[in-house]
Amino acid sequence: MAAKDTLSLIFAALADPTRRNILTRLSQRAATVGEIAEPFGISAPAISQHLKVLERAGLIERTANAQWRTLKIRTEPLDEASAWVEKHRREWNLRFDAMEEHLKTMNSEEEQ
Amino acid sequence: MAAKDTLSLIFAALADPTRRNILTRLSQRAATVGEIAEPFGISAPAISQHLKVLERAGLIERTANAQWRTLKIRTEPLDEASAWVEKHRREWNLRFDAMEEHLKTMNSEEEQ
DNA sequence: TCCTTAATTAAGAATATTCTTAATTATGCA
DNA sequence: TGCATAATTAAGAATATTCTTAATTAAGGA
Repeated sequence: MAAKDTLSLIFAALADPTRRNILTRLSQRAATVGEIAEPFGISAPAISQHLKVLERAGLIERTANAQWRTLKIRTEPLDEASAWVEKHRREWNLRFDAMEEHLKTMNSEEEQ
Repeated sequence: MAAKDTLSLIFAALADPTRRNILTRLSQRAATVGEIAEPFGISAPAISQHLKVLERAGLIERTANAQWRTLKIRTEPLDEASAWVEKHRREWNLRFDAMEEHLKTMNSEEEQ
């Protein structure tokens, strides 16, 4: 498997509803794997694999307490994802505004 | 293939560096498929397939002019992705602040 | 020590993704 | 009409993702 860049890992991690659901719940409180797994109709290993994807993207942190793992969300990757999206949104809107302006100018020149 | 929700389609579309590169360039100016394909070392069909993924996520719009297709970025899905990310970032930060506050309180109670 | 609980790792199946080359569609122009 | 150009669709290969069940690791408690 070709090593993926961070942003790709982050967006790929966010591309699954189960993983987004996990993050939603972790954004409200830290939890153990068991607590996180509970509402899903899938096996424990499946959850464990989802957690691995989230961890690889830096979106969660696991800390071991006895046989329990406490899961905590991390916001840095969310910041990174947000920065990418905002940058492109902003740039496109700039272009778009410039274009609108241009069209307006053209129209008023036509009217003369 | 199970029909995917919009947010999953958007994040999945953003999870590929080639597709992000395409969006970056389209955020600067609209372009034809050929112009977009040019700098990549991959075949035209591969680009066409990436465009299909972007289109399915609503991230681009194709309009036909003769045998050319003009590609334009669309910002609604970026807004949607951004909203999700911001919401979770905000919620986690709230929790985090509350936790910090709680720890501070506990510490000062201990000190007494 | 033995059993239970929490979680992960291993192996394998089903499906999805991402690329390739070849064929096809659609348009413009000599 | 016939050829060149732009792009897509089709088919297939390689690889990645997402799940399953079975086995394993690790800790706590009777």
